[in-house]
Amino acid sequence: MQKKDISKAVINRLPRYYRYLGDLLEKDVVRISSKELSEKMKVTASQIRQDLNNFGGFGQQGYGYNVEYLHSEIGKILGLDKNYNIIIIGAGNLGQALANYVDFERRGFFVKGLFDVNPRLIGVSIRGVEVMDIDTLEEFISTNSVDIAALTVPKTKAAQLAADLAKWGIKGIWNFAPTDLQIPKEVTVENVHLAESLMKLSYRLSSKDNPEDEE
Amino acid sequence: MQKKDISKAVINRLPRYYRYLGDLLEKDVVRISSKELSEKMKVTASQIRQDLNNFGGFGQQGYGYNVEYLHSEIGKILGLDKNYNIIIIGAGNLGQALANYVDFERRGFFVKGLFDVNPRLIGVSIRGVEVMDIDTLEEFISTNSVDIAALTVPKTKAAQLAADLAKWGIKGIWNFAPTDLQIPKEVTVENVHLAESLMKLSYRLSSKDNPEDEE
DNA sequence: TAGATTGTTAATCGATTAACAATC
DNA sequence: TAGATTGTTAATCGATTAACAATC
Repeated sequence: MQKKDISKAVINRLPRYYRYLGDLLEKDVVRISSKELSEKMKVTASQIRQDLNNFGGFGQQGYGYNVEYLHSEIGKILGLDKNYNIIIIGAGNLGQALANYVDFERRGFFVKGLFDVNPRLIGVSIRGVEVMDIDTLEEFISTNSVDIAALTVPKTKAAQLAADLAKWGIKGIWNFAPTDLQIPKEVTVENVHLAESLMKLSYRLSSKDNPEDEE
Repeated sequence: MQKKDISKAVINRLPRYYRYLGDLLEKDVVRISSKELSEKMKVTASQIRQDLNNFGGFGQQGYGYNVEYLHSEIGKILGLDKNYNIIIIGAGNLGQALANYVDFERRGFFVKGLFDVNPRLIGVSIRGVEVMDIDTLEEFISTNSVDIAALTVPKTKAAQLAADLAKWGIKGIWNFAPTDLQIPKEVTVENVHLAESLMKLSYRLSSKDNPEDEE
């Protein structure tokens, strides 16, 4: 769709724009200028305009941006106009938390299957989806259309599973295991490394303790 | 400790260095050069050396870096040589997942309390910690030393809770609610926005569908 | 000593911000 | 029309990479 070479920094900001515009939409705000939005979001107006103009001119001189239109356009850029079938591999607390997160469905992400090795979990139903034996995973993938696999399994299991998923044709992996998956580049991996996030927090907490760091 | 003005990009990379060095340590690797490490991590050796030299010279010419020493030094930079008391506010699946994640404890993060509004959850014990009524939160904080509050509550509750936590003296918030908390700058907020992570994945999946994007 | 590899400076590259003409 | 605000180019700033002298 877009030309090419959108920088990673820009893509990282898009979901945040989308969220702010969604909030404005809920408050029935009709239009917003880059300046107003920049004040809310604590970024520069210049950055907002530059970011958006990577994808096209969504605004109008002298007016600003129509909130509903811009929200919908960014949604399209993010691929939220499509539906995605998700399976969750690892039905522990984290997997269940993802399965229960209703908002994902609102964005077009549908949980179609949950898998685990634990016999205690197999057969349990979460929001209408039954946890299946992980041994049935290959067959499930071959007979269902699965776009994304969320990996919420221990680190020790992640690498092999990711390799299998790639082999079985999964195109997107949402990886929660604390490891970098080495898989073919046609598979897109998005990592959520909770431990690293917590370490960043502790870094900032402990460097703040230091009085001379203030500015 | 360090001079000042470490860029955010550098800090974001530190936990990943720490993880790779921990893996090497487990494999009993004694020394590693920036070149070898750069190949494993798929970054440039230059970047590794630049990053580390923000904090001091940890290596030795002609030898490289001692894995154990560098691991421990990065741990100190990240504040992992200290212990942190954590409370988790919101004892749903996500809160429970965090409480159950044993690895955090290994890094010095100890879950001291779980809080919820749901009477069904109050009294339940998770890894030896009982879920308490959120009404007792203020008192708990005033009588216990709490460093970090993990916020795993719905978006609608997050803003007020964060304001209260700030008022009650909490210095670090690990925020899982899909919103940007507006709180005094002496409180450090680290966000985990799962919905935004998933949107980045769908962006990459849907832009990959486009053949002309290949290079 | 010779070889290897760091620490660090300089060069390049990319991302952010500023400025302003275009235009609604 | 006059005022406002975009889209876009140019200037600045910061981060990454390259290069190499220092040194183990």
